[in-house]
Amino acid sequence: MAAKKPSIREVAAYAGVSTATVSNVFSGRKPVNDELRKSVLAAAEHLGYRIDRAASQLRSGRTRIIAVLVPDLTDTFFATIVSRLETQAFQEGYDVIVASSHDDPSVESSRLKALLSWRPAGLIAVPCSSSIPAELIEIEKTLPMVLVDRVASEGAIADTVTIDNREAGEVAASHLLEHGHRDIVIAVSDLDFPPIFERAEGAASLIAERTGVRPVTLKLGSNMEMGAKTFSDWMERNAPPGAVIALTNVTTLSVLSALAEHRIAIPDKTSIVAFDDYAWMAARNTGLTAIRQPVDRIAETAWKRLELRMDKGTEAAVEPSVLKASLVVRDSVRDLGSRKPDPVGGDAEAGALAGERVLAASGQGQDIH
Amino acid sequence: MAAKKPSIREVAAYAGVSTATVSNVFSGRKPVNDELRKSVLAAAEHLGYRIDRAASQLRSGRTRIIAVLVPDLTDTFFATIVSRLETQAFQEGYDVIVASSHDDPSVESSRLKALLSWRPAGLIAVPCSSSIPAELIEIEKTLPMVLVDRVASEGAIADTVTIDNREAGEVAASHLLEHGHRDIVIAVSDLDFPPIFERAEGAASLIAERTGVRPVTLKLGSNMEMGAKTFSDWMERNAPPGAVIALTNVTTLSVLSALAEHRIAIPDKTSIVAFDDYAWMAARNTGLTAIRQPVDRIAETAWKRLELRMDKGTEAAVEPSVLKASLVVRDSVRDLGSRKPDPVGGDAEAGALAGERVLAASGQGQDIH
DNA sequence: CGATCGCTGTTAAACGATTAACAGTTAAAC
DNA sequence: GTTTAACTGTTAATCGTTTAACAGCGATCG
Repeated sequence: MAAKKPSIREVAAYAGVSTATVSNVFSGRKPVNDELRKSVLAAAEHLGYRIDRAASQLRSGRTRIIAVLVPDLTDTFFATIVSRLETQAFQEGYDVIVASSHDDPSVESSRLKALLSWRPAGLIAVPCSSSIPAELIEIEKTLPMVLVDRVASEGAIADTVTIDNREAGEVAASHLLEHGHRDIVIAVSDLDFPPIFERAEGAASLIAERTGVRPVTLKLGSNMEMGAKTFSDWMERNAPPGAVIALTNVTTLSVLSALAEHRIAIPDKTSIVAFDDYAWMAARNTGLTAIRQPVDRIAETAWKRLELRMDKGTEAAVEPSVLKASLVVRDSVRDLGSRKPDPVGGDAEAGALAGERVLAASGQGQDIH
Repeated sequence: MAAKKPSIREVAAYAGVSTATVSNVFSGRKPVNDELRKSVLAAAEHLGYRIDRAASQLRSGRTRIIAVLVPDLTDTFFATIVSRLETQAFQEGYDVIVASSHDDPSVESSRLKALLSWRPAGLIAVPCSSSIPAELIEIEKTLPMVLVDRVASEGAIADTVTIDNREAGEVAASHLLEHGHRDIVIAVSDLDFPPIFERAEGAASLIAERTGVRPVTLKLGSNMEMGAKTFSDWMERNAPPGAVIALTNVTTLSVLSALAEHRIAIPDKTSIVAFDDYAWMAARNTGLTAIRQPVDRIAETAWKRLELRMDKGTEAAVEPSVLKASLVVRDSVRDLGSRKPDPVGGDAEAGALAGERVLAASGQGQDIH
């Protein structure tokens, strides 16, 4: 029955060649006569031989493992990234080992240690807070890695892939302002996350600039139920806002939930601009206007960058990739009389941003599952 | 400094002990004098030593890898399972390597091969179709494994974890029937998936039994947009149904999307019972009544079973675990005059089922993120 | 014609951990 | 006082690959 897993030696013996030849057949590092190759393949097939990655990796020092660390696999945003990475990696002959930090720095640290002991060929990580864990800094120069999403675009220690979060915040705010909204609340998860901070900053400062007052910012955390409670409580002490910008998919859920509980109609009573474009946002009667992050391109870019690093070594200068989000207009923003604001002239930079800001997209995203 | 990864030998030399002792310190297989242990730990710390899993695995034959295969990581249902498994596995000192088959049997097969070449300690798989891939059958007796969700509960080749899909379908149908609905459509993804088939069967046969006619079954596939199109087309040729049972989260989305497009009010015009309970279902004004699968318990049960197998070997008799889904009542089913139907007397089995069927749950699920 | 090269194949030494077998030391037992 | 047992530590073989070094053998070259 050949019950116990056969080794390369058995195959070699069965095919009447040396182990080196078998190895060459499978790795393709050296050419092998076609006849021999065939008999090796036949022998392998017959014995049910499969190469032992552990032995292979130990000897060669090379590894076909990509370590992926995310804060939470349950969040579709991260799950989608992992999914795309896994597909890409597999196509290039890598396997992916995942770990999730559950947004806890100490878990993150120990997961990282575990991942690193595989001596992976590369690492793609979404850190859980703004402070890069010590483990990463330590091995930064020896391991190809790229940091995604939850990173400050400034003093990065490695290649990064993010979206232009400040602009994304501005686009959301701008959309509301252009529809005549002034009473705007910004719902954030946690300002310690760099992308959230930047989105909030982008939105808040644009609103301040146009209206003269900084909007209220509500911290709802990363848990939907608790966020809904917080927002609900706030609405009981204050009037329901005319509009809210929800900077995260779970804050969006929190806000929606609280709004539903209070029977506040969208967009009649309060308008909403969501973040992260998911299928469920489009599927109901008043679809949600949202800022779509190009998840696929984020994953793709991260992979490309990692491949580059793995080829070229870790010496080359660190480079940040910044992608653009886009606005998907649906029905959740009420038009209070579209007084097109004067294009905030005078300031060249503002002009340029305003140009970028025309990011409206219409169709369904085929990239969103 | 200490650029190149140090081996156990360096640590041993630095601490002035043998490699065996270092190994014992880290594996804990044999006791080590406390003083020595400390100096070994210090040496390891100082040199930045981390055990090399490949070498460890090669030598010991044991491995701390759990292979996990799912059809699609992008689907929150599977992502949640993977996430829970990863957490559990990590707690027991295992690492998880994931692969997704993208619902394609040939991809599934090659991913499986890749996974197996790691010689994992265990495998948890959600097959993509009803036919178990040959790779699995082949290694069935040598590798602890458990099959989840997409498996027929009957002639399983390995331990399985599923929900009672037939009953789940019956509960959904029963809920509609009890609210006076007769014009019911069943929206399925793909009847080749055993759980879908069983849900459909459960619902359809109960409806047939109570109303005398078998309900229409619509196949919407696994892609939301295409499913929406299909359902939309169907509604143009027929009247919008009085109620629909959507047997999957993506069919739910398809149905909702088509309904929204046609501006059909829920539940005034058509009622809906969804499957899989996600946060977004509760967050809007008319929350969706849904059958909740106990995702967490599915994952937990799968893990427990796998642990058992890994301990006890693969000889013990195969055992299926069948969990119960529950009905979460919200606002998407209209009451057409609750004529409580006579408990379908005479049939003992039907009576028993009717008893089981009182599965209503009320609160939010804290297990749903 | 001898040297050189290209092409294929083999031999044998690693890779870094684990672990069976063994050995030294001290304490308890008889 | 010798035996036994309990601890704790070391030596060295070994896991299944990869790969540098080498070897055989036509063909090509000068």
